[in-house]
Amino acid sequence: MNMVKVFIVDDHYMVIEGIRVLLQHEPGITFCGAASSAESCMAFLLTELPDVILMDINLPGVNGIELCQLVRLKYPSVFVIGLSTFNQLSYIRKMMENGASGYLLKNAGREELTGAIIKVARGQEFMSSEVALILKHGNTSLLPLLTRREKEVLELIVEGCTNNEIARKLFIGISTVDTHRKNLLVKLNARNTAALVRISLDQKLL
Amino acid sequence: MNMVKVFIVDDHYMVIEGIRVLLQHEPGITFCGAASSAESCMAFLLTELPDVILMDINLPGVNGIELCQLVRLKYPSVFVIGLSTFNQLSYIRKMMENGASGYLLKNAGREELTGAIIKVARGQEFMSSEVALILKHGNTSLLPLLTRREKEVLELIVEGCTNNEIARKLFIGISTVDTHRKNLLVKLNARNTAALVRISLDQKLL
DNA sequence: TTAAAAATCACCCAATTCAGGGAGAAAAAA
DNA sequence: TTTTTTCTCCCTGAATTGGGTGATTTTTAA
Repeated sequence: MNMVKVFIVDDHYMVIEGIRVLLQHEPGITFCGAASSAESCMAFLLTELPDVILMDINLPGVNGIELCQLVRLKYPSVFVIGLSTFNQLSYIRKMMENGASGYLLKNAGREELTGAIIKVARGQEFMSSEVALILKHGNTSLLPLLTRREKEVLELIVEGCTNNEIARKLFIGISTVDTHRKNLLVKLNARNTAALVRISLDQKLL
Repeated sequence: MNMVKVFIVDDHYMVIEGIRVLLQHEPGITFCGAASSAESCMAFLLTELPDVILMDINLPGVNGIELCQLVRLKYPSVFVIGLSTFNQLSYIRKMMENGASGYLLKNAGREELTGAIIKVARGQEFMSSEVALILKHGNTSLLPLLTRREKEVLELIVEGCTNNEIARKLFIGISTVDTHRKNLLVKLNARNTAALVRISLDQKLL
């Protein structure tokens, strides 16, 4: 079997080094390069195509989700594994929806990392047990559970929409939006909109 | 000269590995261990005291700022270097106020990392040029400049205070708070409180 | 299939915020 | 010292939010 060529996109030098070292002596896997921005990643892909890209979600400028989509559209043979921190599980779904084949937390160990790479290189999906569990039940369990609708409303509130605008965007009545809003305040234990926004951004539960 | 013993606290295995490797062949520096939580860090310190701790600000449970304070109070001989991502500059000040001797971004390279460790181990302070610049001028310069008072008001708004509460806390009139609030909306180009909070958190300009 | 949860909408009322204006005193910069 | 900026305060009125209560329908889970 051929060697799996792995490329890393992460804006943290230390993380790149960490991964590179973890993969160093792994049979069947070669490290073929790294980039710290979406631009340099795309530039690299013009010269060489890896089998798997380990891609951080938080990149300066273009975020990982858009980059993932872009890469998958242009180079369907390149598989992407999302990388992120524990408290950003919210983005996992979006990453998967945009063509990622797997998702790893940055605290993953060597076995999990190599296992994920090998599996994804074969065209399969990989999901760490931790992530899979949370994806199933939708949240970090410590955080109050928000319903689908409540999340949508919250998202629009955070974007600065008034109840009126939210109602129009979601095709529901203003009073309904108001009810969701009140439930959000209770569930997130917020005193007002400001606190609501701060809490939801802090916890990244969008 | 003695070897500088370095300990790492970070909840991301990959970061720990990355740092460990960067320090591996560095003369004068030895890696003496790592922890992924505040608890296990404190437990380690009972058995052995490093010279320098590289400490991530984002830890599960107890955050790095509190841990830093705790460590410095109990073990004044141990110096702490804060670690974080670029978009969390807001916490740098707090970290330094709580006894950290330096601050590094996670995308720091080998030279910067070792330089910081050596300098801090001697009892000096270290600040990467990037961080120092931004600390000086308080913001990322792209952002509209807020006055001292406006920042105070904004901070309280983000914490969920009403104008009334803010007025009492700052010993000024409600109308004054209101004026500041309006100016904040204009300066940050926000439509309402929600947008104001999101923008200020996004840009970390507290 | 039945029970529980979520989504929908309505009403009232108080509190707060938003938008517009003006205006004087204090502090900082020129 | 003069000018500019910041900080202070007030007014009016519209819009939005916050708190409480209650009810119907739809969806989901047991």
